[in-house]
Amino acid sequence: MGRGKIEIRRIENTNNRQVTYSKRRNGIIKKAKEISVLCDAHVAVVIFGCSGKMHEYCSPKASLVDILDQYHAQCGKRLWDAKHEKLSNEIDRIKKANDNLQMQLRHLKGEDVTSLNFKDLMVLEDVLENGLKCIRDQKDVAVMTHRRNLKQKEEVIKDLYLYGQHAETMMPENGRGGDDAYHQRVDSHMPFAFCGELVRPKLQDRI
Amino acid sequence: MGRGKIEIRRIENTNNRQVTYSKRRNGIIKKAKEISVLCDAHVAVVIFGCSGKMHEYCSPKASLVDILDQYHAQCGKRLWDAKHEKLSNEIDRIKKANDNLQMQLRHLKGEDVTSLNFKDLMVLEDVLENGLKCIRDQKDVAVMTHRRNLKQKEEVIKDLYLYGQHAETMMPENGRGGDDAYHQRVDSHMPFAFCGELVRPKLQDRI
DNA sequence: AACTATTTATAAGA
DNA sequence: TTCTTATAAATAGTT
Repeated sequence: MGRGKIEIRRIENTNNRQVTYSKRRNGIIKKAKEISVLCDAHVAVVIFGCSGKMHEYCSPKASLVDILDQYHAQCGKRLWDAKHEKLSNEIDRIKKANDNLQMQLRHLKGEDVTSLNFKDLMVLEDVLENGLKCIRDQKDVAVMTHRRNLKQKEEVIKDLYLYGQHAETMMPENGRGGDDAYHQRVDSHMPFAFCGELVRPKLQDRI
Repeated sequence: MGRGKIEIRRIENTNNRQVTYSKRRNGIIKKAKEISVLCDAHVAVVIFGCSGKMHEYCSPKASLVDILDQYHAQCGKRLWDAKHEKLSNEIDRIKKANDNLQMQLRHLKGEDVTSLNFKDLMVLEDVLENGLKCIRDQKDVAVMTHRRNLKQKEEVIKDLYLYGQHAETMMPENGRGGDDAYHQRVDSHMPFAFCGELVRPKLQDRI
């Protein structure tokens, strides 16, 4: 198109080549923009002229990275260097580990067990019985600790009461303040919160 | 260019959009070929239509990877860094999920329970009791299935025996072969392998 | 860079 | 999808 028809072969005159390059490069990028708008297409164009200078176009929304990701997904060719390959492999590895963990969890919760053989079921039973035993022991420990703390608290209160009978006339204003502070300290040593909000997310929500 | 001028805005008619896409895609790729020949340029074009199908052009000599390497060299690490960051973030995310799962597993197995509060312990106990119930039910099912299969097997053997009394003189060579084949078939129907090697990895090794 | 004669791309229709 | 063709757009050569 132009004053005369040209053959599609390398333009030998450097200046002409440079001018044609510049004009046609703009043409291609304009066309790329147009098709992306008209047809909702994702387009990436990268051009290097013989001078080595680069020009690129990438349709809006998607970044060049996104488009190359799509490219990668679709044709499977290796675009990424060894480092990225490593990272991808690690992701695959961890995802598999994750799936495995989830299956174990389901089995321990008694889900998806129809596919298990008898030996597996016995092993699971052992694990669960053992877990249950540990949990119950820990509950006992917690109850005991709580009782001990309650008893200590009672004794402290008794002491304070006795002390109060002596001290009441000496410093009537300070008695209650000291008592409150002590209560707080004892609460913070308790192994579990019987009163007040739980800070941790509830286990039900996490399992 | 064409019978009428068009505005550069998304073509709403799906069919027209598809036709235009196809024509213009060819046009862009033709132009890319031409500029690469005329001006000795390196060009890469990647296009995804809204259907998601990909088309690409890459000037001869260089591969797309080469061109992206040049791109990389010229505009710095932007492309790769972005990709790298994405992957790293995903790894972090999955690792966290993994840690969470592992902690859940340890708790269900009765490990690391000293940090749990009483409420958590009660929830865990419930989950474990429920899991145990499911596993034991499943064991019962397995035992029942096994008994049923054994009984069937016995009846078949009895039938074969009775049949054998009739047939022994007719075909003395084939009697045992038929019996063995039947045993194998019955074994493969059993819900779990009481005899022979387990094909699945042992649950102990997987937990 | 701007201009224009021509070639080329393509929108609409078949 | 492919072909046709009138017309818009791109651009080669020129200024």
